[in-house]
Parts: sequence; structure tokens; C-alpha cells
Amino acid sequence: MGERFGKGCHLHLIDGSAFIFRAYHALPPLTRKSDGLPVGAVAGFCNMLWRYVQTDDGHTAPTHAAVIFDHSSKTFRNEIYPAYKAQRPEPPEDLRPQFPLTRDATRAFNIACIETEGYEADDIIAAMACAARNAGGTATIISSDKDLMQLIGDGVDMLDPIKNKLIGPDEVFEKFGVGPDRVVDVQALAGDAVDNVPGAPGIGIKTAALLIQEYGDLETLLSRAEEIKQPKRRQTLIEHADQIRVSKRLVQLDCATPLDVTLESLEVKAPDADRLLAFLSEMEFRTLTNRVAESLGAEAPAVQAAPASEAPAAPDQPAIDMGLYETVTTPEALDAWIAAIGEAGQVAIDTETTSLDEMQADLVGISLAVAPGRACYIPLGHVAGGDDLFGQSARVAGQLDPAAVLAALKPVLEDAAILKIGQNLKYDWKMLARHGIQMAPVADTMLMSYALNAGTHNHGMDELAERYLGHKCIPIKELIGSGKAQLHFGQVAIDKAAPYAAEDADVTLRLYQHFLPMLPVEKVSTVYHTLERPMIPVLAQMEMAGIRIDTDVLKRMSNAFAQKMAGLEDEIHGLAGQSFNIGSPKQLGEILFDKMGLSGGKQGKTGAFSTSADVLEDLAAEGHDLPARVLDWRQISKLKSTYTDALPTYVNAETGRVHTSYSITGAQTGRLSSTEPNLQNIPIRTEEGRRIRQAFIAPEGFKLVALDYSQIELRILAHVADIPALKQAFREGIDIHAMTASQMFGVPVEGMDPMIRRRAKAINFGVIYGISGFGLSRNLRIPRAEAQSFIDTYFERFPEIRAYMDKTVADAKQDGYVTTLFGRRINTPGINTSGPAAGGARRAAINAPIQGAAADIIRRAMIRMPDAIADLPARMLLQVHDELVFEVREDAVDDLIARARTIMEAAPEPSVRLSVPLVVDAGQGMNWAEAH
DNA sequence: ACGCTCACG
DNA sequence: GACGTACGTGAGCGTA
Repeated sequence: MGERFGKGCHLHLIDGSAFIFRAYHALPPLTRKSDGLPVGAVAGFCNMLWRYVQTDDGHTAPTHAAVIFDHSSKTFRNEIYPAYKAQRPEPPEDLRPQFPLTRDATRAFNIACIETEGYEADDIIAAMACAARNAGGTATIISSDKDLMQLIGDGVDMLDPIKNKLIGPDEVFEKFGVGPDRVVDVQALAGDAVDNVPGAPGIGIKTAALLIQEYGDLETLLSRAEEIKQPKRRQTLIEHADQIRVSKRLVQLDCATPLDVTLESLEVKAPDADRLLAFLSEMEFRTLTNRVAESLGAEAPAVQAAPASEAPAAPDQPAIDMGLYETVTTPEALDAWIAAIGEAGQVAIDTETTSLDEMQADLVGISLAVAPGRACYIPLGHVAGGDDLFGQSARVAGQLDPAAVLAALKPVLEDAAILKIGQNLKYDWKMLARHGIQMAPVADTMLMSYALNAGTHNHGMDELAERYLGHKCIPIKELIGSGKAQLHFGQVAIDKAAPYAAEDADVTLRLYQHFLPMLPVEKVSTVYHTLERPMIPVLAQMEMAGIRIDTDVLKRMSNAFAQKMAGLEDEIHGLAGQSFNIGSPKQLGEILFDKMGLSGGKQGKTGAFSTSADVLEDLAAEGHDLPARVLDWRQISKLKSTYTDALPTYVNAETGRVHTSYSITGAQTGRLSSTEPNLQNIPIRTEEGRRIRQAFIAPEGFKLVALDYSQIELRILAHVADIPALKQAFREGIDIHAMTASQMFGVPVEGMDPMIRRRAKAINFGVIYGISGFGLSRNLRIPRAEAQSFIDTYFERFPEIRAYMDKTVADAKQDGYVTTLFGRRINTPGINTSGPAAGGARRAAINAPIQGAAADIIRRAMIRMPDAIADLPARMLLQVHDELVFEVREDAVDDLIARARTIMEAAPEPSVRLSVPLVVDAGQGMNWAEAH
């Protein structure tokens, strides 16, 4: 054993029983996958211990440590007072088998595990703390149990492991109104309902503290009880003196509790990696096992619940060597590469262009890779550095003719037997489609990464190469520079461009080989092949189609907005008594809160005042004009700058239409996102904004048709959480929010107060997002308690929802991810962290399977749509999460609606048979506003 | 580059 | 018993 415990030694005493109960109640009931053994509390316990072992946050690091447990419920206190802790319920059925496992866990962490028959953990902790102090050392008690606070004093303090807050004499005083040395006196008087410590009836902590402060200590108080002025208190103390004395003996911890270990034996030892990992993997704690293994630099043992089959290793790949790449400049060399592609049966391809906007970019070169390290670059459109007098640059000599190269590649790129592999292949697909080549079949490493790793990290090539190949790609900036002087790729010298371009194809092929075997192992093959890959040609064609915009309408609106803003500006400056920039939240905040002295709190990090619509609306409701005008100004300013001014600048000169770009991997849940411009957030909620949709038009002889899923997320919730009441309502086609209101508040659906329905609607939406009383109260602007009682009623009425939420979070905690009905996997890396972010991670985990399933469903519809409407004069143009927008020749509108609706409503099948119907609403018109 | 605000589902 | 609080996006602007 180590040296003698004494000066300079610091003992940590961990309240094990408290850890267990906290873990049990904080976590949903997890079971071990292989045999159903309940292990939730053990999991939480291990997580806490691990966090504890990991934390080095400035408290005195322990030289010695022990975890102390209660041994049994009967102790010497029951002899003094039989009722002590008698009413305490038996530990839950599924917690009992976990007690011994927590001891095993403690030992696995190589921390001493202490318990003594007939004594509570608190007594042992007391004795050890005293012993440490007596030996000249110090001790910290890791617990938030108030019963231990009496021990605080010279050399002994406490650490609340939840709040990570040190508890010293000051904190004790705050809680008990007396110092640690008088805590037992206060407790003896106040009693404790939970532990059945009787105390003095009618006296709580506040009164007890007053009395002790006045009389010094309990004995003095009791002996001088006659002096108490308040008759009731006086009588109580005199009558119950004995009971109070017994109470004191119950709460008093005894430093003389016998110890059967020496302090020296508690010396801190590093965990034995093998032993700890063996225990964790036996418990089948996959996430924690991996985390611990990573931290200890050890190999994680295979966790049983994980797939038995290990991923077959990707083929060994030679190191990346850019000197080996070839620059193709002759027809013979090109033919040789085409032959090599045919032999390999697959090719990684990357196109280099003059712009990131593939709708107006020109092709500069193509790189190909057929095996790791075997890659080439075919320069096609490189130009000399400077422009001539006419803004034209001379094409560099020695490049193959682009048309000839494309013609030679076309058979290969369209060959059904040759796989085309890309990183963000949608971009290259569009580039080549503009030259008459429609690549198929396709693979995309970005989408593979998304299927595997959504939620964990992003899926750009540089990041993937670094993460999975340990390779740092040449930054594009080294070639084209940055800022104003940035070149386009065609202006880069061929000998510089070739290694960069060929490297991209090489890296893409290597990533493909890396990811491919992981898909089946991680069970995301189906998702990748049915929900990701097929989106490439579908989206590419939607983006290329674009949508027609009436720029005149937008310009007129911009002018009208400008006038209105100018008027508001004058009015606002007048109200403020000075001129300022209304668009600056900082200046606005100063005007409102400093100059005008309105009430409104500061905001977090930057210390700036919040001037969000929420805040301004409250101020406006109090009758202040300035904030009301600012709200008007803001709305118009937003519409003008983001929409009516900006949209016309996106009109493509060649097509006369606006071409958005969809990101397949932009959202973690499987939703698409839309950029440059974002056509998924065109205004609709206000009348003024909705008019912007009038500028989205169909060409002469055509109409716009919009079809959208009605309540798709609530329907998915009804199905996955299996909520009979909700499912029945959807089957009967009842107004779902009115039904909810009726069930919650016991009012008939007929003639319902719209306010009540509105509340139910807010709750229905809130549930999907992981509702809280606070959030609902803010949303509905009602008191928090009221909001909370709505939620309570809701969960009472639909208990299945709570069960579903708990299960979802439990799955996330255990697996590190959640899945949708269709197998999409969304990783939840933050789910096991603590602190404020934990709540957000929890809500995201609850929302992801619902939002994700809705995303899967519309993807399935979109993938089937082109074939289903191939013979109609119609094109799919836009997707807005639960809506598809088409452009259709007037005479085919009805056909299109019928076909598209059928596809959309049956989209889950045959993979999933929903227990509720999906309903699609349709609209049509000359413009998008009418189509709604 | 980052935070604030606000448009959408 | 307290903690911070709806989920998911993208764009434009002001400020550092």
C-alpha cells in the first residue's frame, strides 16, 4: 500500500447510493439487448463515474478516493426510532438487480467500494471524513445530500456533482440559515418528511434557523423553551422536546462509525483498461465502451449487441502520390483510359468548371480514377492568364477538343454496366447533362457519408479525406486564390491544375472503397440505395428546369416597399427624436432601452439588448408606437432585401428562369435544403409576403400545380407512437386539432371556441418538437403554469406519446443514434452529455425520427415521380419539405394532380404500411400564390 | 467571421 | 429541486 495518509493527502468520498438513484430516475429503463437485464441505472452510474474520473476542473485532485454504498435498509437508527425511513418504498423491481452491478462497476473503474452492514453510507462517509481530517489531510464529499452538510468544516467540503458546484460553509448557511456545526440542530427541529424524521410539528427550516440563531444551540433552546414569545412555538417545543432529541440522534452522523478499511488502501489508481472495457462491453454499453477505449488509447472490445460481423476491411490502398497522375492530351491516351474504365467496371469522376454555379459554369476539365492511385486529368478549357482587349482569353494549346472528349466518354458514362462514382455527383451530373450526357448508374461518397454519419460531421470531401483517409487535400485556394483577385479554374495553369483535379478523383474512389463495406454493416444500405442515390438525377433535373419569375412584378413591389419604408423611417426617427439606423439591432436597442427607458432584459453572450419580434411585440402591446413601427419596417425590409430585390438577380440569362440548388446532405434529418436562392422559405404567412408568390409563374399555356401533404408529421407521430385516439381521428378525417382540444378540455368539436383549438394546435406541434411548459407558454403567451397543466393533461390523455418519447431518448442514449421508419439513421452525439445542451439534444432526438420519416416519404414520392408523369407535358420543379410544385400544360393539369397525388399518398408503400392515411391537398393556378 | 433577425416547413 | 427550454433550415444585415 501507499504512504501513510496525512498532510497533503486529499480524499474524495463519493455517495454511491445517491449516484444510483439519480441515474435510475434520470434515465429511461434501458435493458441489455442480449438478455433483457435492466441496466439503465448501471449505465447512468458508469457514465457519472466516467465523467467524474475524466473531470479535472480545478478542485483539488484526489490522492485517495472511495465510493460508499448503503448496505441494507435496517440500521441502528431503526432501534432508536422504528419509523425511521420506514415509509420509504421498496426500490423498484428493475432497480434491485442493478445494485450489485454498480459495485462491480466501481471496482471495474478501480475505485475502492465501501459498505458496512448496519450502517448507512452517510455514517461511513462521516467516519472517513473525520479520519482524513484527524490524520491531517482533507476530504471532499461528492454528493448533494443535505444530510451530509453537517460534516463541512475544516478540511472537509462537498461537491455537488450535478451542478458541479462546491458546497462550503457559505452555501450551507444559505440553505439552513446556520453554519455546518448547527445543521443537525436545525434538522432536528425541522424534521424530514422523506426520511420520517419527526422533528417539531409546524416548524420548518426557516423557523428552526431563527430559533437556533437566537439561542445558540439546540440544548440551550430546549432548556430555555419557556422564554419563547410565540405561544404556539413555545408549547410545541416543550411538548415535543423528547421527539426533537430523538430526531437529532437520527440526523446526527457518527464519526465513530467503525471502518474496516484503512485510508491508505483508498489510494487513487489508474483504471485498468482491459478490466474496465471488459465490464462495459459485457454490459453492452456501446457508446461508453468506445468513448472509454478512445480515451484510454485501447482497443474497444466488440460489444455483443453490436453487429457480430465486423466490417470487411477496405482493400489496402497505396499512399496518395500526386506525381503518379497523368495528364491526358492525346486521343490515344484517352482511349486507353476509356478501356481501363471498361475493365474496372467503375470510374470515379470529377469535373472542373469556371464557377460553382453549375447552370452557368463552363467545363474546364475532367478527372477520372479507376483504381486507388490510378487517376488522370483531361484539360479541356484552360485559358491563358490575362484577358485580351475583348475580355476573351486565349485557349491554351495542347488540350483535347471538349466535344470530342465528351463524345468519347458518353458511352461509358451512360453504360448501365459501369458505375460512376462522385463526391457530390449532382454537380457533375448537371454539368454533363448540359452537354447531353445523363450519367447512370451513380454512386456518391457524400451521400454514403450522409447515410452513415448524419449528425456526426459534415460530408465535404476535404473533411472526409482527412477523417477517413488521413489525407489533407490541396486547398483550392492555393490554386485560385481568394477574395477579389480569385481566378476561375480555367485560369489555373494545367500543370498546377492536373494534380489537384486528379487527386479529387483518386480521393473519391478511395472514399468509395472505404464506405461501401460499411453500409451493410451499419445497416444503412437500403437508405443509401433507395433514398439517397436516386435523388441525384431527380434533383438535378428539377434544378435544371428552374422556375419562371415575373421580375416586373417583383420590381414594382420593391418600389412600393421602398416608399413605404421611407415613410416608416421618418415616423420612427420622429418618435425617437433622432436619426439612427433602424436595421441595426444595437442602435435600436440603445434607443429603446437606454434613451426611452423601456423595460426589457439584456441578452446573453454579447450583453446586447434583444430586439427580436417577440420583444418588440410585447412593447407594442404596452402601447408604445416606436416598436410597433419598427416591426412594420422590419417586415417590409425583409421582404424587399431577401425577396423582391434579390430574386431577380438569380434569373439565369440563358434560361430566363431561377434555378435553386438543393443540398441533399444539408439537414441532419433527411430533409433537403435549398440555396442560391433558397426557394423553401418564400413568404406565405402574411398577406403582404404572400404576394411575392404571385411572381412565381408558369409559361404561356401552362399552370403551376402545388401538392402538399396534410399534417404529415402528426400522422407519422400517430403511427410510430401508436396513439389510438389520434389514429382514429385521422382515419375518420376529423379536424385533428379540434379533436385534440375536445379530448383535452372535454368540449364538443362542434362550435368549438377557436382559442381552445388554437391551444390544442400549438400543443400538437409542440409535441413533435419535444415540448416544454416554458416553450408553450411563450408560444401561446399564457402563464407557464397554465401551459404546463395543458401539457400534463395532454400526456394524460395520450400516454403513448410519453412512452414513445422516452423510448426514443433511451434508444439514442444507448445506440448514439435514432432511426426513422425507413431506416434512416440520424446520429445523436450530444445525447449523453450533461449541461444545458442536453435538453436540446434530447428534443432533437425526439424530433428527428418524425421529421426524418416525413422527409423519407416525400423523397420516395419524388424518386418515383419522373417515371409516373413521363408521358405528361409536366415537370416537377420545387420541393418544400411537404410540398411538390409542378409546371403542367393546362390540358394535363387534372391528370397530373391525379397521378402525383397517387404517388405521394402511396409513397411509404410497400416498405411501410402506415396505420393512418396520408392525405394530399392540391391547388393550381397561374402563379404559386394561386396554386395554394 | 459571427451574431441577430426572420422567412419557411 | 433546479436547469434552460420547442425541431429543422438559409439569407441579409450590422458589427467586430
